Amino acid sequence: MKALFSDGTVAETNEELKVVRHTCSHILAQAVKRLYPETKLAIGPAIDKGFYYDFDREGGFTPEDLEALEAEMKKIIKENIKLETFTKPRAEAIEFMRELGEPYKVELIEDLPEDSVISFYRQGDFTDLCAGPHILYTKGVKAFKLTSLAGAYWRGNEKNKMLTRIYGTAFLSKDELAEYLTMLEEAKKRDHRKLGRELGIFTMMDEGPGFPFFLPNGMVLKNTLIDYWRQIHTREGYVEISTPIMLNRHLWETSGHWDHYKENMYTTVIDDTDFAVKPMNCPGGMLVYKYEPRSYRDLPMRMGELGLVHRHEKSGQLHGLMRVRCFTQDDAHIFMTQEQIPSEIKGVISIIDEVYKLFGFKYHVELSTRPENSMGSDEDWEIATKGLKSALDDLGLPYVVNEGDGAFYGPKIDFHLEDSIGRTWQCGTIQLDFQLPQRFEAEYTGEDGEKHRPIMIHRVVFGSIERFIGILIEHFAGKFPAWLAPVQVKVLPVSEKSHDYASRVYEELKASGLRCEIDRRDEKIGYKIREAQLMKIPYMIIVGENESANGTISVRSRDRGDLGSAKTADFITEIKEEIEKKA
RNA sequence: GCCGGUAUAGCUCAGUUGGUAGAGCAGCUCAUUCGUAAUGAGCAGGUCGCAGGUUCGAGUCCCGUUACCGGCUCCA
Repeated sequence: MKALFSDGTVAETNEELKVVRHTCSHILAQAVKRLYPETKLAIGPAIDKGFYYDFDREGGFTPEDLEALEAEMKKIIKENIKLETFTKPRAEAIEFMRELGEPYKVELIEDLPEDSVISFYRQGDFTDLCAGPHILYTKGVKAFKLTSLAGAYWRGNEKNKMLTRIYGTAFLSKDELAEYLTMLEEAKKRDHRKLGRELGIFTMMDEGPGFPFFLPNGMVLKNTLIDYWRQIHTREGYVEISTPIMLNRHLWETSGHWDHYKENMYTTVIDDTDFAVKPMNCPGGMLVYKYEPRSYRDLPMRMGELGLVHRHEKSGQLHGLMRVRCFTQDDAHIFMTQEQIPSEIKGVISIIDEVYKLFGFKYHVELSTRPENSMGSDEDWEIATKGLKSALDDLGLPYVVNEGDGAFYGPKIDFHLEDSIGRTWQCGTIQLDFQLPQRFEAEYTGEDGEKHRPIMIHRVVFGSIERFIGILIEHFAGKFPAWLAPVQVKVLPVSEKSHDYASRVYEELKASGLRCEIDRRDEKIGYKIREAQLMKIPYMIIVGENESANGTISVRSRDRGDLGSAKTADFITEIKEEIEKKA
């Protein structure tokens, strides 16, 4: 799998590593067949960070089985078995796998063309359907580890049987494997669910699965992001609206959500009428557009909305702030003429790029095309898809195409951010929509005095403020830059003797608009510093009798340690500059 | 939703083959008035996720259920 990034880099795929991992998956399958011969084999490819193999075995496997399998795999590697390839015509290959009692392999071969020649790999007592390539001897696998167990549907389809997937990884040397395992441990430490609780940002309660509670520090973060969002959107000519959280069934029937999205919507009845809690903001935005007659002079009309949407996501897929059941989209709908499509799309891409760069994120772009369950004419889909493509091409932005992955009302460009463990999260999206304006019969009066239908863009930059905060927590490991930090400065008096002076400093900092706290507890200074440090507060102001006597403060930076003494006013000027620059 | 796992104090975790719950940190009180990542002592804190069952007796065993964790599928 290749990932193209915004900065033009391509995630390198190390071919040698891939081959070793693939061979390692065969060694795993061989070990499974030796220890648990009744197991049926599915597939076992090399993946981004390792490999997996799917098995069908009554009762699956346990973590203890993994240990036994690792031991058996080591044995196989030590035996240094030669891997040999051979081929068979399709019919014979099917018969061969049938004799070996591998129904999944038979199914795989049956899907190949009639005249194909099927290749196999044999290593001692084990043979697998495989296109290769592989390393020559099992001893070539120098360092591997089985990492986890998981369920996985046969061929990735939830209608099929759930198999047991064993994940593992392999590297070219023991050192590289150890380095990778350490990296996983480090990633765990910055898990946003752990840091979210420790830093008082958010929490989840049993009473509302998937509905996050924002704590005081989290609200500061959220509001700061929103302030920034408003600032750049105002600059870019957006207006802001807010539409109701619940609207009646008629609206959702008009928009198509009642037919296409019902299983994800929360519904209720008010005065005998069906209502749905909005899963998207667009129908509400549409109503605002239609509220008064529009002229071509009003277009493009960029209408933003920080909309709280609710979606009934399946329980098993909730994940901290990354996947929730209610979230705030930094939405905007742009109404425009067909001629304005390219420039508007470019405008949105440029905002997204600006925002992601500010946080130092790497991202890659995907273009998703028409899905099966879609609305609208072939022609509209073609124009819309072409519009998105040409904008990306004009900007020279690299992208991959996901055929059939678009929204039911139009194609989309997705922006995927990479997190600390290398997972990617869909954040920004730009979706072009001809359907909604038609369904709602939206119009504008053209220069010619005739009624015309506007085209609509749906777009988000953060995607979901909640998810974006989750990603930020992991990205910064909780060490937010000063402009985002919930508490920017903490004043730490050395002892009670300096409380008065410390309080004056604290008041001065507060009056200057900084987010600050003071720690007046009867604890040693080392203890207070340790705690402020653990809360990842960017600046600590230490004041004792020396400072009190000289009218100064001692500044300690979270990242750079003791910075020595300064005048309060000078410190304020400096930190404000840092905040202003969003450094 | 599906497969597998977990659930003990605010947090991190002990709890032997079933015999009525324990530590560290946090909290509170007192002492201490301290100089750049943990001062000391004392106190308090739990119907062991919830609901059934087995048993003389269940945190421990069984069934159900809820939430969470790792994945699958789906997605902002």
